[in-house]
Amino acid sequence: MATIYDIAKEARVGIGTVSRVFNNHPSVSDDTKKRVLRVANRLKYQPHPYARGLARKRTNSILAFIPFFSTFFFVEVLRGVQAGLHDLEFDLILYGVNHPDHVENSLKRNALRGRGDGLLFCSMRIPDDSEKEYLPENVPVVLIDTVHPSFDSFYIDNKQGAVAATRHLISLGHKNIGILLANLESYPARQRLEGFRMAMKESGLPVREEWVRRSSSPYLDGFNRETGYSLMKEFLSKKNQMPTAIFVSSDIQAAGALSAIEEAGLNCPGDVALVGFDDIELAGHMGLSTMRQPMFQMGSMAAARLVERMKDPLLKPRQTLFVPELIVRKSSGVTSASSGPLLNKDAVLKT
Amino acid sequence: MATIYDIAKEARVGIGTVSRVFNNHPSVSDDTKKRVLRVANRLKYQPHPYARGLARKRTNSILAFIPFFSTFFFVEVLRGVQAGLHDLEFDLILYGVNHPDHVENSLKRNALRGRGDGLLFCSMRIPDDSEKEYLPENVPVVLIDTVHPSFDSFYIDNKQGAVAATRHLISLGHKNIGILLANLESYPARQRLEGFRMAMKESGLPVREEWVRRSSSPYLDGFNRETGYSLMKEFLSKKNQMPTAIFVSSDIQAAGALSAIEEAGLNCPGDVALVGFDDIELAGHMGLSTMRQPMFQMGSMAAARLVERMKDPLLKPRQTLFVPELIVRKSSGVTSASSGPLLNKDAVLKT
DNA sequence: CCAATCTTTGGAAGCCCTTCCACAAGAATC
DNA sequence: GATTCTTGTGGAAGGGCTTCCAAAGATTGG
Repeated sequence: MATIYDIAKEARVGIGTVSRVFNNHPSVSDDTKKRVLRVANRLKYQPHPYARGLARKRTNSILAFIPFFSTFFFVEVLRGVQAGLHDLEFDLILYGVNHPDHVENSLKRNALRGRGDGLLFCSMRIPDDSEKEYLPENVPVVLIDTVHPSFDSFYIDNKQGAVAATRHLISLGHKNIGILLANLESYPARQRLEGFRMAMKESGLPVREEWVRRSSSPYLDGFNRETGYSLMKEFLSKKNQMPTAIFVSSDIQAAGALSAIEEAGLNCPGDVALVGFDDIELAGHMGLSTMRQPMFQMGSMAAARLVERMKDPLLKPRQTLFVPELIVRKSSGVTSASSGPLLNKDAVLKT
Repeated sequence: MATIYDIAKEARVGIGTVSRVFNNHPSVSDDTKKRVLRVANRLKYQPHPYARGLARKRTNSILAFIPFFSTFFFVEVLRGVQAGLHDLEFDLILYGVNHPDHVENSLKRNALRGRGDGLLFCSMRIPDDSEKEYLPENVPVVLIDTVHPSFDSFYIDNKQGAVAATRHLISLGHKNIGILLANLESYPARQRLEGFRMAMKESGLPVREEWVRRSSSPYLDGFNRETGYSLMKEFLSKKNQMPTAIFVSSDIQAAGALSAIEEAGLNCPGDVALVGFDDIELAGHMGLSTMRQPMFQMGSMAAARLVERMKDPLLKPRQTLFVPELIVRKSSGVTSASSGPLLNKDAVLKT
């Protein structure tokens, strides 16, 4: 592998000049530049990123911490991040965190020392206090799908989303509405429940507590197909005490719920209407009405913001709240609903 | 940020000793070790990865090139990769390549010089000749979902998969069988067509060329929902000239095809039976019979192999061929089929 | 008690860059 | 023709580590 010295010798210039050529420094004559580039090309020279990083005190890479067990949501976010970084020549280093709460471990091990110029955390709680403990100093941090007052955050208004979903069901004439939840340990799950209650209250509808069914599954905080299936079975087991509509706290759970409904020989939306949350790919295929989260957009905006902040570290942290968009499909019982667009559109942005 | 010199001074030892402590070098007395660690802890010292990399001439990271437009397949592969790398303290640097053929660009820019200790290419054609041109020397390469004789490859036997899918339809008594293909530019697509022909031939069934429908969509090489939808429409347009069963070259296309069938007021498998390919998450929900690809396993095995190869660069490249597994669900018309397991099982491994 | 060996240690050299200072050579100014 | 600017250029220093060599102490054996 050729080094800068090889190039310098071969092109009969100093190492400084070679370096200047590769950094587009203005004060190199065209002649020299050409000569250096020719030699460099011939010897297939590329500056060594680590040596560069060491000398420049920057790494040119950004670190993304992402719960790695998961599917559509994070791919979309990642795609967004990648897009936001597009041609900026940043490397994207991926840390798959197996549990949202394992951040600290990962951080401790990895991020403390000049490994990245910027940090991106996706869907993981940042403990209020440990913030200073483990985060490297002077490295900008941007949060996706969580909030923390000290950092730029791009997140979803789960409460308003739930309100909108519930209102949608109410507007279709339903009065007996239940909610199928995930594990209440999960913050989004709690928010969605709260939104549900709010919407019911504002319409003067009672919330029957036996129709508030939550999971205790630790797997994905209950946001998985199985909980949808089994909680739906619980609903179905009291046939004459069933709500006519259910707000399901995630699409993947709704998928499970639909299986249960079908198995019971019932029909959605005829016997029970459903609205989900997320708008994963599956939702379109299932004809599931749902609240769309702007995953790609969150990713790309977060990346863009991170870059911005890397340029100007003094920017005040800013919280950006996305309001999910209602996507109406078959499952909520609207008659001539389309199956929804195939591509994500932008979501509504609120501040 | 504390450096090794700070620690050395504070602990009243030489920098060499500090370095030895952090590299678990045996010849450090327990006393010294403890002292150094205490100081390091207090000062929150972490060795600088780039300085390390520079000195050791290794980067401790592996580079993964992955088509980034996509969904289930690659998430699973990535999960596998991550799992295969598990606690080996390697960084995973992700290069989202927008088109499988853009590898060279990415490579040229990124990988040439000591950026990674190992390379992972997913689903992208490695041009036979450029192999030496752009790949860094002495850096091990492992291929996922492609083959190249010079590199370790983990890939799928598309032809046998197609044979199995077709045989399945034949075994159910179908004689009029069609195939709904992707873009024939794609190597997997061609292989699947070949397998289809093979299976038909071995059973003495004719292949009617008007029942070999292929896409010309450039988007994802035709492996997308729209092509499934529109090609299925073509089939449906000649109602009395329809095959009774169709092998669809990917699940996502099958999803489109199912919509078309439903729209036409027909029923699958009653009017036309379908078998897909991939076993994406959706397939289970749609009740689609399909050929399962061991995505997670390919990822993890590839990562493991890469690590192995990094330890011993002299290993001979080895090609590992996976034979997809037939998953029988409703869409092929078997009566009492389950909706398939919720979790991926291992696939059959051949050599 | 001395030579031989082993254990532990310090620190220079080297990894490959960027950046800054110094300086040469020509151009512009008076 | 002497002075000041400009434009290009060389290369030392520095970034933070690993590794190797030399050496100091400790231990062993005869």
